[in-house]
Amino acid sequence: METFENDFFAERETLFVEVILPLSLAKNYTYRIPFDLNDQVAIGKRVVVQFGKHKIYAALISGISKNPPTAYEAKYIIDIIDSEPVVTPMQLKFWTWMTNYYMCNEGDVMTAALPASLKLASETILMLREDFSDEIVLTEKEEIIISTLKKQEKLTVNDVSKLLGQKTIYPIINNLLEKDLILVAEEVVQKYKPLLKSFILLNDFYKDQENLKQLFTVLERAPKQLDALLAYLKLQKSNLPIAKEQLLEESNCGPAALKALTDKDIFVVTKRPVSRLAANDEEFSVNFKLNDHQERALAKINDHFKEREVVLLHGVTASGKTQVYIKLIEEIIQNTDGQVLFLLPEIALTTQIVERIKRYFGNAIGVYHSKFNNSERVEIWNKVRTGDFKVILGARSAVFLPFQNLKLIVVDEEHEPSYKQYDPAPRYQARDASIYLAHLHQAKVILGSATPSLESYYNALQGKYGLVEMKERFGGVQLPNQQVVSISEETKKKTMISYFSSVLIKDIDLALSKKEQIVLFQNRRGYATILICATCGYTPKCVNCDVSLTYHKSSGKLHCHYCGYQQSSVNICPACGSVHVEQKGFGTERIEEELKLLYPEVSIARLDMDSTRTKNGLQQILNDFQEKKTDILIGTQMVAKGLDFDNLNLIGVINADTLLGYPDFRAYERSYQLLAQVAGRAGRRANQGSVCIQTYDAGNRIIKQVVENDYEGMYNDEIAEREKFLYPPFSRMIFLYIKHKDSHVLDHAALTLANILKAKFGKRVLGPEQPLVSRVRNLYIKQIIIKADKHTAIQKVKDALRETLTQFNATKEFKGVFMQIDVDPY
DNA sequence: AGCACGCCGACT
DNA sequence: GTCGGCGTGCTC
Repeated sequence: METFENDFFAERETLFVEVILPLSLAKNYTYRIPFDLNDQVAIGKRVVVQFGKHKIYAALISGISKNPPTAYEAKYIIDIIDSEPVVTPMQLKFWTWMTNYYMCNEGDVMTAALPASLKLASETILMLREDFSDEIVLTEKEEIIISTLKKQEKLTVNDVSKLLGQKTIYPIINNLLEKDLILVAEEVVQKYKPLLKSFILLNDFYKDQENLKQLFTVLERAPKQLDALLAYLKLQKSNLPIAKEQLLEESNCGPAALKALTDKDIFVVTKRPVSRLAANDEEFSVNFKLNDHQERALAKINDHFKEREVVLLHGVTASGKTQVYIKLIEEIIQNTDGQVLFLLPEIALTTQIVERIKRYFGNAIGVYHSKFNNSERVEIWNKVRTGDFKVILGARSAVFLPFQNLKLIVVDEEHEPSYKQYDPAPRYQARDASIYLAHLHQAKVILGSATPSLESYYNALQGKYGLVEMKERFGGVQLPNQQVVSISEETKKKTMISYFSSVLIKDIDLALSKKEQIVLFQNRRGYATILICATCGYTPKCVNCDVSLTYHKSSGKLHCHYCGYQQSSVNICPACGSVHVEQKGFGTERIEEELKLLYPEVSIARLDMDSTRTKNGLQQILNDFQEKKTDILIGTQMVAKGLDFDNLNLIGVINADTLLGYPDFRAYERSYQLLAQVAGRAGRRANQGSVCIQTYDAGNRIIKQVVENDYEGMYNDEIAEREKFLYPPFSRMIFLYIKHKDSHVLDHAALTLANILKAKFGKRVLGPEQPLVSRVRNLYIKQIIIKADKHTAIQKVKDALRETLTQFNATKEFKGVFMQIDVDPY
């Protein structure tokens, strides 16, 4: 009796759900559940909701409550999309943490976390009412809409806009709605469609041998169909489902014969979803042996894991870190049913390391990065959720996958800046986020690098992380012979030829004569060629951004690297009319050109953002190099990552100064990491490689430390600087960007805000300052920095900051001011 | 993020 | 007077 009563009430109880919308909104919204959907409600499922007047979205249930909201009447949800939650409670916890830590909105995190196909598209569809009356007088525009609807049944709001050639159409549509002529059908389109393949099955009737025999006689006069049947029977022996293409291939018949058989109900065609992910049949595991150093490192890591959650593996280039990772992963897979997340910088995912790891773990491995299309991503998402995938190789966004039983996270090249997302929000650091993620799952983290970030190394020395060092190079690979060439000296002696010192030229000649390959490194394409008037010093600038335009020879145009603005090049100075407009600076493109003049017979390629924009551009360039079609490869930072070529023995750094001179407190750390990494690419196998670093500042301590392979020296110098000036890891930083299209309004707003913040947080607030690029896409930008020492309770600062910003943005004067927060900007 | 509302200048 | 431009506020 009591049970009955409970059930009775449970059924009648009104439920309210809090949902996250895939929009950048400050708060979540509450909707009401119709009774008949009560028993389907669950956290982590998606619901269709109307938000605002016309838009509908797939929102995610983040909370269920029995209390109606007091301040407003909650709308009903339209429908529940999922039968099973697509997001796990653990993921929601992770989202909440990220929202708080990186000071963004939950909707931002949702947008970043879900593959696009799990976020639904909404198209408002207009249809003719069945009972509409012809007698009503219509305006011309209304008539157009109605007559079109008579012809094609459905129109979206967008279609109407195109049809009438105007944007403001809601009043017209509203009129038609009021006149009861049309109705609005909100149709949610599920974008993800599983890939369906046709499979052929013989009708059960012919399982009987007698019937089958008869069939043969029936088909005697249709040789093609008979052929198809024979092919089917042959394929059937493998006991695998038989795909349509397979059958067509096996037999000599065409689709017509198949169709005839299907029409006669002899064959049954079924459509089944198949995996879009390329099948990997090589399910073998290579049993390699670790060498003594690796064995010891592995034991030490496991030892540390007994007490600590995070271990930093500092292993010099070619020390064989990858094999150690593989053994660690193997242990997890064999001894538990847990999952492993292997994070790599985006660029490294297209290269050899993925192949290597795939080879060991076969089908249980998933690869997740931004170049995949949505359908593939949803598929990986689902296979992680069901636990089919045990190992995930992924770029930073892979931290959002719905892990079931995560046991280990490997962050390879943990110092890589590409683990940080800059734009849009959430501006998260995947390495740091993965440490929290591991904490949620009670999993372990291994951070690996040849040149750890100062933060991680500091944490390790402080005992927060375990530290394991591998100082021996694998298989006796020798360190490259590194030499530093002073550009200033060679300029004095007049031995520089264009950008190349006599030393570098000699090395290139030698390498070419030995048929060895060469990589030339020029750090940033941002230092590419700009135009400058030799008479008055005028330089063409972007009309939207505060940057000089760079000249691209391939297009013959001037480009802005920030907003993509292009204009034709100038021959005559617009400022003074002089014809002496010259090209200055040296980007990768310019170096390629100069080098071609010096070596007209040599094949030269370029690897940078411009040459790899197309989908397979990068892979193509790398393949050509691998196959020795290219002798010299010129590249930006990209060449430093993931390249591992046997025949590469000379690496030239065209100019190290642009790296060292970068105005950022991390410039030296970054320079060291980059140069060390570049150097590590030379001569990885039997040969000793050589590295030639050209610089104006040959005495620079970082250059010296790179050449001497002195990471500890670099660390000690840098950490002292950081401590002295209270930079991370001795402080936490929050960057605040303030943007407005009017520079005066911005100046005033930035100053006012800085003063408010200074009153609250004192000298922890710096600025407002002009950032490196002070105008992008027509918005002027100012920067305020909050630098909190270790004793400051950072969460309190964040809470207070959020409140201050909300208040500030609410004041009438500063309503149109945009603000962005970047926590731990790196 | 959209999208409506409302306020302004430029036209039939 | 209406059309369409853009600034501002709201969405459970």
